[in-house]
Formats: sequence, C-alpha cells, structure tokens
Amino acid sequence: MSSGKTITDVARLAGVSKSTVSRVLNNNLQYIRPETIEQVRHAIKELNYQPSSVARSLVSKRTLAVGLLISDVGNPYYSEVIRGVEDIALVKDYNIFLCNTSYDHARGLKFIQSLANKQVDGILLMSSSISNEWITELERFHTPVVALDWYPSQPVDGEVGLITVDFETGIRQAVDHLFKLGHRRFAHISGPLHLETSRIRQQIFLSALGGYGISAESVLTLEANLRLDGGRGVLERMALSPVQPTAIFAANDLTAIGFIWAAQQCGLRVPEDISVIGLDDIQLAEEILPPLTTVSMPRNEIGKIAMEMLLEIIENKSPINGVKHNAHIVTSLIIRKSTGVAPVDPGRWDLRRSQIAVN
Amino acid sequence: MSSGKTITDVARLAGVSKSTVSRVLNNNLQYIRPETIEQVRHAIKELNYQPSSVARSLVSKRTLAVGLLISDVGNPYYSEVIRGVEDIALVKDYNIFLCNTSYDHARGLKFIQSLANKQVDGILLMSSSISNEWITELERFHTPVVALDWYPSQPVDGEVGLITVDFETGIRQAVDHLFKLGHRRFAHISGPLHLETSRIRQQIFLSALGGYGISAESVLTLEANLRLDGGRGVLERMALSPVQPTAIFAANDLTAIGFIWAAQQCGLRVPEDISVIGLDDIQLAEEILPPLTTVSMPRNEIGKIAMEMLLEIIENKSPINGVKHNAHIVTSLIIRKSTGVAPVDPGRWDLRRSQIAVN
DNA sequence: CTGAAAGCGCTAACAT
DNA sequence: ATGTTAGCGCTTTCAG
Repeated sequence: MSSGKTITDVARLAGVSKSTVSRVLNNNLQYIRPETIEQVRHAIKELNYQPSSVARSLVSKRTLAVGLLISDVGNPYYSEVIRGVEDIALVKDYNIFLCNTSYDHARGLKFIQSLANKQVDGILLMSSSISNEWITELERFHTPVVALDWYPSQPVDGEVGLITVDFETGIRQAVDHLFKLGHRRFAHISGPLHLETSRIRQQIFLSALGGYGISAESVLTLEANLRLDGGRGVLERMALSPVQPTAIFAANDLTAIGFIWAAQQCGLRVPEDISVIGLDDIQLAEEILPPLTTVSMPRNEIGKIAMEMLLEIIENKSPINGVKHNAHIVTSLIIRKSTGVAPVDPGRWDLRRSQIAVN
Repeated sequence: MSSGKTITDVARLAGVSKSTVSRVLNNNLQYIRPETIEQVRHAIKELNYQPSSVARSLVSKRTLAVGLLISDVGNPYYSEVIRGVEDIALVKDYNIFLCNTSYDHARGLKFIQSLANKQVDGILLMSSSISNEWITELERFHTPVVALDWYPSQPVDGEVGLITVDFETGIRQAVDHLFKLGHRRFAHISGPLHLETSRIRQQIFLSALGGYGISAESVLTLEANLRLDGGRGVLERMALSPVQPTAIFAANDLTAIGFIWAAQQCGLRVPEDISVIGLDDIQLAEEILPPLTTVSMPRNEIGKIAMEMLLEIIENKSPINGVKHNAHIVTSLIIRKSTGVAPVDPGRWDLRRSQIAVN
C-alpha cells in the first residue's frame, strides 16, 4: 500500500508531535511557527510521506469515493456521461467506482452492497432500469443517491436526488419536423417495454402524433432491444405490415442506426424512401451516412449535473433534510440528413437483397 | 456512510465481546460454541450490522479496490476490456476505480497519485500510452501494477506484471490473406506514430510485406488518429497519391471503418475496388456493411488475464519477489467481407461525391 | 471456548 | 504555539 511511513515517523524526524504534523498536513497553520512548519515539511519530503487516506476516512467518515452504476460501458450512450461525472469528480478529488449492471438487477444489487460496504460517500444510479430494492438497500445505509430518469413509486427522502429528462420537448420537435416534411404514416421502434423510459418515450411520441390527428392505432409500433441488432431485426417485421410507414422514430440512436443499415442493405434509401429519427445523439449518429437526425440528450452535462448534485447532497447531508434535489434536463431535435420530405407515392417497399451478403 | 452500528453494538446485544463478534464475522468458528455463534448472528441481523471496510482496511492493509487507467471510455475497444476486468473483480469482491487519462499524461499522473493515496491494492495500466513517470511514482508506493502492451525501457521489479500482445501473428495472417487475393499495392493507415504500439503495428505490416518482396518504400503509409474521423480524413490524401493501393491495413477498426465510409461515400466499392483490414475486432466491426475483416484482439480475455495477474501479484507480494509476471496474447485474423480479390485493372480512383452530402 | 488489551494511522478536543 | 489524550471500528495476540 502506502510508502510505509506514518505520521509518527514524520513527527519523530521533525522533532514535533503528531498533532503538529497533522496540523500542517491539513493546513491548519494559523498558530504554528513558520520554522516548525518548515521542519515538518522537510521531514515529509525526506521520508516521502503520504498520509493514509484509510486512516483519515476512519475518523472523517468520508472516503472521497462514489459509485457509478450504469447498464453497460459498451453502450456509447454512457461514455460521455462517465466523462462528465469524472470531470467533476477529478477537481473535487473524488474517485469513481464503475459498475456495469449488465441490465441485471441482481448484479446491480451486489454492486450496491459492495459499494455501501466500502462506504462510498454516494452513488450515482444511471442504469437504464433502477430497482426499488437498490434504493431500499441504500436508504438503510443512508447513502446519498442521485438517480437518472427514475420515477419513484413511493416518495423518497432528502438523500435521494432525481434527474429527470424532458423527452417531451425533443420528441414533439421531432414529430413537428416530420409532419412539416409531409409524413403521415409513422412507426415507432421502442425499447423493451418493461423499461419505464421505453414506455414514456413511446407514449410521448404517440400523444404528439395524436395532436396532429393521428390515432395511436394507426401507428405501427414494434419492440426492440435498444441495440444495433434490434433495430436491424425490426425491418422484416415492418415490411410485412399491411401499410408501411414513411417515417420512423426509434427509441434510441443505436436502434435507428441498425434499422437504417438494414434498410439500406435492402435497397431502401434514407431519407428518400423513409425518414428515420433517433434519440440520444451518440457520437456515431453524426458519423454514419446519412448523418442521423436525432433527439439529443446532453449526456456530458447530465454526468456533470448528477455528480454536482451528489456532492451537494453529501455535503449538506445532515443540515438540509427533506429538501428535494431535482434537475430537469431538456432534450431537443438535431436535424441532420436522415429525414427528408415524404415520398409522393410511397407504395409498398420493394425489398431486394443487397449484393453484399450479411456476415 | 454505514448503517451506524458498530461491532461494539453487536457485541453488547449478543452479550459477548468484540473479539467473539469479530471471529464469527471472519468465520473463525473453530473454537466458538454453536449457540454463541447463533446469538451473534442474530444480533447482526437484528441491528442490520455491516462491518466497516474502512476500519478493516486500516488493519488488514487491503482495500479490495484496484485502479484501471484507460485512455478513453468512449473508445469501444476498451469496453470489453473493462467487462473482463470487472467480471474477475466481482467474484473476488474487488471494486474498480475507473480513470480516463484522455490521452493526457498529466491527467494520468493525477489519477495515479490519487489512487496510490487511496491505497488501492493494485493498478491496471491500459491506456494507449504509459508514462515512465507513472511507474516511478507507483514503485515509490510499492503498488502492484499490470501494464498492457508496454515495453519498459529499464527493467522493472517483481511488482510489475506485463501483458504483451503478439500482433505479429494476426498481422502476418492479414498480409497472407491479402496476398492470396492477388493484392500487390498496399497502404497502411497508422495511429499516431509517437505511440509505440502504432510504430510496432506499422513495422510488422511492412516487414510481413517485405517477406513477399514488397519494399517498404512502395507502400503508402499515412498517419491518422485511431478514430473514425481520422480514417475518413485519410481518403483524400490517398486519392492524390500517384499510385493507389488496392488493399489497406488500418491500425485499428475505427480507422478502417471511417475509411470505408468515406470511400463508399465517394463511390468506391469495398471490397470490389479496395480491400480493407482493421485491427481490434470491436463490436461495430461485424455490424457495418460490409462486415470488417480484422485482426482480432481477445479484449475480454485481456481484461480477465490482467485482473487475474494483478490479484496474483497482490497476493504473493512479499513471498515471491523478482519473479516475472508475464502473459502473451495472440491475435488472429477474422475474415469477413471487407476484403476480396484484387481488381483486375485497378486504374486510378474515380472519386465522385455521393449524392448524400456530409453534415 | 471467550475476553481484555493493544494497536492500525490519523484527527480533534483539551491542556499547557 | 505545541503536546497529550482519547478515540474512529476493527483485528489480533495473549490470557484465562
């Protein structure tokens, strides 16, 4: 572990008491003679001394560590969030325990327990699904929590901060955009409907469409898995539908991109034959062809805000109690090239296998 | 932090001493009366007691935490490595401090120091560039280290494990493959040449080509940044070259994919006009069209092996000293659809802008 | 079989 | 301006 030297070694070498060393360590220099300070500092250098943060934590009750639960680092959606969190953490001297739940509640619970056990100062819950059981567990330990996009079924106490995402604004913009382009036949590729956020996105999309007189029944909705292959897999099902959409809203960018690739491979042109809108604005979205029109979440900002809120809760823990910590993140439409005017005579799709075989 | 209850509370409730509680906590049950064990266990449940791992660490000198330094979580290359590390860590009750160096040595050093200061049991160095300064710092603290793909300039002590990647095998297979397909004019898109691994990959590629009588001078080599936009940016420079390649080996998959997209956009067909091989085998590689032929690194396995090696070093720290910890990872070619027979009469490229404008 | 006591490395009153 | 003392919560001899 540490370099082996303790505060006692420093005290001895400097010819002072541990308290004095501790004082200079913590910059309580107000009543110490300058030359004493120098002696201590010199001894510290000499011995290459580093205070043990474990011992410090034992008395301070602070570990300067937080846990970050996400579903899967492999999902590009999370990388910018992580960076946002890390950037704030770094300046505040905090470190981050990264935990991939792998969309598995049990695995998540294991992490929660090991983090609580390690006495992290707080936990950021950013996985796509957040279990009530986790929260219960964390409340037992009075561990401060900030949760992203989670809608508690029962009220939670002051130690839980909530970050909610206003999908409504962005999704409505998407619908407006499509409508202006002349689209009237829509489809939605949702995420797994057992996830609350999947249901919310779908519902907002349908209700926005309702505002234009499009009934929910008339829009084709298909469920996918929020990954590339999910979006890809949906095309065939959609081709079989009696009436085919000219515009598609996907629950996230990966789904949208997977769908676009499948469509292109089958000879459908985007956006000439079909317009596609995603959600997230992952980096890949602007790098594919055509660049994806998408509802953007400011992910880096989400990370930053979440970490700041968590620190806030940690610092004001006992004082403010019952105060609600909340932040609302607004989404907005980024118009790129995957959306265009609706085809005049859509007709049925003429899917031909591309000459490029699938692997 | 913790639920507030201490071992003393448990001892009192159970009507035993702290030592006894400690014994059942650590499963030293050999000399304890079964009914005593039960009393203690009952008290633990009753109080919802969790031992403080901070206090434990203070005496055990173990924190059950390790640091993982990578360049950038946003790089899909790392996500599987992280998962590999995490999977091993989870079963051993370790947690992982994730640190993004952002390709910045100074930032890396800050992390190293804060990790050493937090007394992590070990550190995994997996960033694309590893600074000697970091190692020096870590040796000061006797922190066990496992470094990926790093070639120390001076010998290091027994607390540093090395994981080396045999790029040779995979890259030679790639060259063989291209040669068999009839290619004779090659190009290489390297990573930044100040990175040792970039130079190594380039050199292996050139020397393998040399084995077929192709001189290094005759192969067009261009430097890029290992990201999508880097690969994309290279196309124009390549188009200006007097003699154009029919086969390209890129330093990593992102570069290869960026290049392919740029090529397709300009009307070049892959693999009919040009064959492209990447390196890494990131998930995206098999999901694009055409699926990418690539030299695969078993990234998940690398993560697992690295973490296992680190634990090994941690556990045998004092006993074995001077023993070298080493692992060698072999790469191999995954043939997909981005490589094909060389065009009969290559001619010069006829780059036309695709109808789809770039954003 | 169980308890008492000392100590891990540090901080924080309380003295002086 | 600095030293003394008493813990923080746990483990670990050493006694009994």
